[in-house]
Amino acid sequence: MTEIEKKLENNGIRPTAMRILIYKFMAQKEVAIALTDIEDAFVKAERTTLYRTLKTFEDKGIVHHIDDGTGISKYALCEQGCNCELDQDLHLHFHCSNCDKTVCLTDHKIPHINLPDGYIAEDANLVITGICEKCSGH
Amino acid sequence: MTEIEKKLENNGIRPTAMRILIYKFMAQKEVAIALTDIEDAFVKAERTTLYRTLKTFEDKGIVHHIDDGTGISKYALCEQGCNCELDQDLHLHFHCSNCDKTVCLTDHKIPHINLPDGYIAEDANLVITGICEKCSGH
DNA sequence: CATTAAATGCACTTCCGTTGCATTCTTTAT
DNA sequence: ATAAAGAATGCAACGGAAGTGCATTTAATG
Ligand SMILES: [Mn+2]
Ligand SMILES: [Mn+2]
Ligand SMILES: [Zn+2]
Ligand SMILES: [Zn+2]
Repeated sequence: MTEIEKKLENNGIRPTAMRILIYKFMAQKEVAIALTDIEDAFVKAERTTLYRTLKTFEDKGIVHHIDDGTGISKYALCEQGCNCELDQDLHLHFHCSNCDKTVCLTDHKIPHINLPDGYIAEDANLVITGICEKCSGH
Repeated sequence: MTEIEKKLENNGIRPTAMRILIYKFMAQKEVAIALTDIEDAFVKAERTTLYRTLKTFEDKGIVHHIDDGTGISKYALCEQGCNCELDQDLHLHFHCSNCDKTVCLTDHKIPHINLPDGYIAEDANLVITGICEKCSGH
């Protein structure tokens, strides 16, 4: 049993062939993944299966959903120790307006905000748009 | 000529009856407005007209677009001195998970974030989700 | 009044996410 | 090993919301 299979089973996910492939695919990418990205990479697979795989990964807590403001849902593997299910891993996300890629900046947590009286914060989403390191010529 | 008509003309918007009504509607609301909200309020009007009115308002800089993460675009009148066209009025937005309303917190600017080397910020969107003052019992 | 431009109304499209249900595969119990 | 149960997959269709094309109406101008 491989590392990935263990990882999946440990999180209550049956390690089917498709799921292992998708996990590998996401692990090798350093950017957030859209459903269409996986579709393009696995042309033989059904859109729905891929969709539900992402959903399962998310439900089981090994992937987090990213809303980068493009209107297209992105997903990324959770880092070790990520508590995103508890809305406690509030790192920010960066979306490049040039290459259209979105990345997790896991080291950059969303700063605490003092809200007006009566407002209770439960979750936060911060997306910075601009030019990524690759597009800016680093 | 009313205040509103002046406001519209000053921003290069022909003050038609519909536009004046929509402007009034938005001005009297203290929350961000979705297209469907206006649709419901003006059942006799065409969706497209309302849609394009919002777009015109936005293009001319008297309204700013809000992406609160619900997947439904919201709009709010710009405050005096709002430079949102220049991405320089980066106040945050609050979305209530109870009443589903979104408000501008115009006094709460998005804090400056130090990005990793090579990243260039151009815009930012910060949405806090939680319970609003009305729903929390203030 | 005639001419021109802008705003509106209606129909239709696109995009993405989502669901229902039949089928296939995998696990578990007999 | 076989049968039964449960989960995953494949296929088809739906849904909401944003957006577009074009004909028609309304307003502005001379
Ligand atoms: Mn992330
Ligand atoms: Mn606002
Ligand atoms: Zn880039
Ligand atoms: Zn509320």
